[in-house]
Amino acid sequence: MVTIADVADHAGVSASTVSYVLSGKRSISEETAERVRASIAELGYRPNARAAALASRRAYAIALVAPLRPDNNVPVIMQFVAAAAMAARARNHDVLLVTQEEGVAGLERVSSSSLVDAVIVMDVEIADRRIPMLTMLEIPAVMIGHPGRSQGISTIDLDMAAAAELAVQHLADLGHRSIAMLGSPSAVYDRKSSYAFRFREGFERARGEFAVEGHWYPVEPSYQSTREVLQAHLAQHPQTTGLIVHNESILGEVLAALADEGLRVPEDMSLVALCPSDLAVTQRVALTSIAVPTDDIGAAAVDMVLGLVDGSAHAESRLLAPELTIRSSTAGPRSAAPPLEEETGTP
Amino acid sequence: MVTIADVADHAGVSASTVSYVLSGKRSISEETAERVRASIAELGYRPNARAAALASRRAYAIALVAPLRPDNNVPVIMQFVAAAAMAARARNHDVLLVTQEEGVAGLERVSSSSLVDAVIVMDVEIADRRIPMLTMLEIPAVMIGHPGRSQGISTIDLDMAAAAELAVQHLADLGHRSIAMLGSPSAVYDRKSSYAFRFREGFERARGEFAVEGHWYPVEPSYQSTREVLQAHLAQHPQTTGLIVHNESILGEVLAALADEGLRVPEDMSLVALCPSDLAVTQRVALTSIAVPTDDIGAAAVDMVLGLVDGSAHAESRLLAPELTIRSSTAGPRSAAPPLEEETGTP
DNA sequence: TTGAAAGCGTTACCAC
DNA sequence: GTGGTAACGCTTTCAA
Repeated sequence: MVTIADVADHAGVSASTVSYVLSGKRSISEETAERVRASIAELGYRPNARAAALASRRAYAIALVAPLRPDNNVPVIMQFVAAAAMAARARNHDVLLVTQEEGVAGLERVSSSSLVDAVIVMDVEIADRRIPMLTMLEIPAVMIGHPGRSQGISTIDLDMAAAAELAVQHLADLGHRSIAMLGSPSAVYDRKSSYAFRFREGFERARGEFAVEGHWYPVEPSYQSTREVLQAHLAQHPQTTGLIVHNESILGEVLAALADEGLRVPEDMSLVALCPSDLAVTQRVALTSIAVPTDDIGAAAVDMVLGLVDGSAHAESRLLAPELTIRSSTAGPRSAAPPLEEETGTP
Repeated sequence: MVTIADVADHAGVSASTVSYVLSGKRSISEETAERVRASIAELGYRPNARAAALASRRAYAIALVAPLRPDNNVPVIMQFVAAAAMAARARNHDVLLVTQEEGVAGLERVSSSSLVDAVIVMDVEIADRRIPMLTMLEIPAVMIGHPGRSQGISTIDLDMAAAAELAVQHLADLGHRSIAMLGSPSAVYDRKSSYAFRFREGFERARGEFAVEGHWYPVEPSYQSTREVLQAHLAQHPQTTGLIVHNESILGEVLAALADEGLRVPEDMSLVALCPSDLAVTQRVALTSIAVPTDDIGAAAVDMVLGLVDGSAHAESRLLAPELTIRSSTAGPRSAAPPLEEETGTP
């Protein structure tokens, strides 16, 4: 292994000079700098990151705590991970992957062993047990999600409550008066995952606000569960003409189940999905959807946490405003009253 | 930050003694050990992993190079990542996530900067440009996949060619004489991704071996692409009664498209999938499938690479034998000739 | 069974 | 503008 001392010898300078040429933290005469660079190239010198981390007290790495369990929405999680990883690399940081299963212990471990400079925690719960731990950590943290009490920890997420309201509003504006929401698997609600919880809350609030009938159901990621839920609901509420789906893994199943019930989209049933845009456009019917901006959120999480690391930013909670894109899965109900005019206030 | 020196002072021993209590690399009297452990607990000491790595020349971390691009089969990738991460943690190693986009440069970087002790590379191509780099690395590597020439680098994967043959054999044994294979998106074949390439090779070989008519098609991950491919094939080859699907993201779409064509599974069309088992059982019809044992492969990759690190193992190529599980998506064709007897030889 | 001390390869402070 | 040299916090050899 070539060390900085080897380079220094070869270039006829001191180790510190080599270090400064590399870091640019002080001015070096162009002549020496050139000589040093030549030696680095000739010897094939690569700085040892561990030594640099030790000396500089900076690991140039962040931990990403990601839920890899199957009940989660895997593609979405993956998009977050990819976005965060690329954003981190763009800012010269590496990403240490910590599985959710490690829980509080994992956070404690990577932080207190100085392996990383900061942590990003995904899939936070409303009363996440990791939050107290995060506040005690000696390194900054950002949560992707929106817990009940963030206790001074930065958070970023799509405004799920607003997203649900927007979905309901869109359907209500089209004239739908009975709406069903197909949600995440029940385990997700049981553990009070913030994204699911907030969306459901928004849905419940919105049905009052927009004076529509609304029911919600957890759905497991299988065709069978999807169809059962749908059939059971329609048996009781045949008047339902609007569907909101907040579960990326069953989008295709919902469309298939509707077809099997003899219901056309959007003629018999309108459907709004909350999902990354690419999933919305690859279904058999292009779905009217509210985008989950995974790339923006992942990149912003990295920006926020590195801002905290270098002291250029303070803790904050960011909620991204939802945006609805109308595609081919929503229309007025067949016996539609003409769509309401742009009434945005409450009755 | 509490250091080993603080603990040593507090316990009235030397730093080396503390180190040895922790590592167990030499015997310590139970009395001192107990005193040291008490001090560690009292002071809340956590060893600094960077310093340990520097001194021991061992990072206790592995790099995982994962393709996070959307055209890949995201859930499957994620399962590999999860399995590898958990296996690594079980063996006290951390996982550094390197995106495929970093390519050769990423490999070079993590290895030569001594950030990790080993690398695992996923989604290798038949003539992967990273292989020469891997051979030059000063740290061990394992590839998940099976390139054309592994050049001394360890590899592990499901035996994709055998899997394809097994799928064809199963259908042929049931009496099907015309089979179509729906594969990965064309970009995957274009870049000669080894898993897709090998499976297709096996398919092509098997149709000769089992004397069946067989066609294959790349399929993009959308309902539309799936249905188009299916319709186009059936228009030309209405006699087809067997389908092999090697593309996890379109399993649901295939079943939906078949239904839309008025074809029942398995009465009109038998279907064998190559996918993780959990995906096979959550479809509207439980799919006869050959499992992609993501957990086994991920864990084995970690074992292999750590074996190389500690010198307890040598480079090797491992191919896992495929296993077929019969579920509800395969049966004999309606106008079935009685299934062929166990003829395994070539004509 | 234990301690002292020499690294590990950088960074960054203190001189010049 | 450049060099010397303490750290950084740990592991491991050498001595006792």
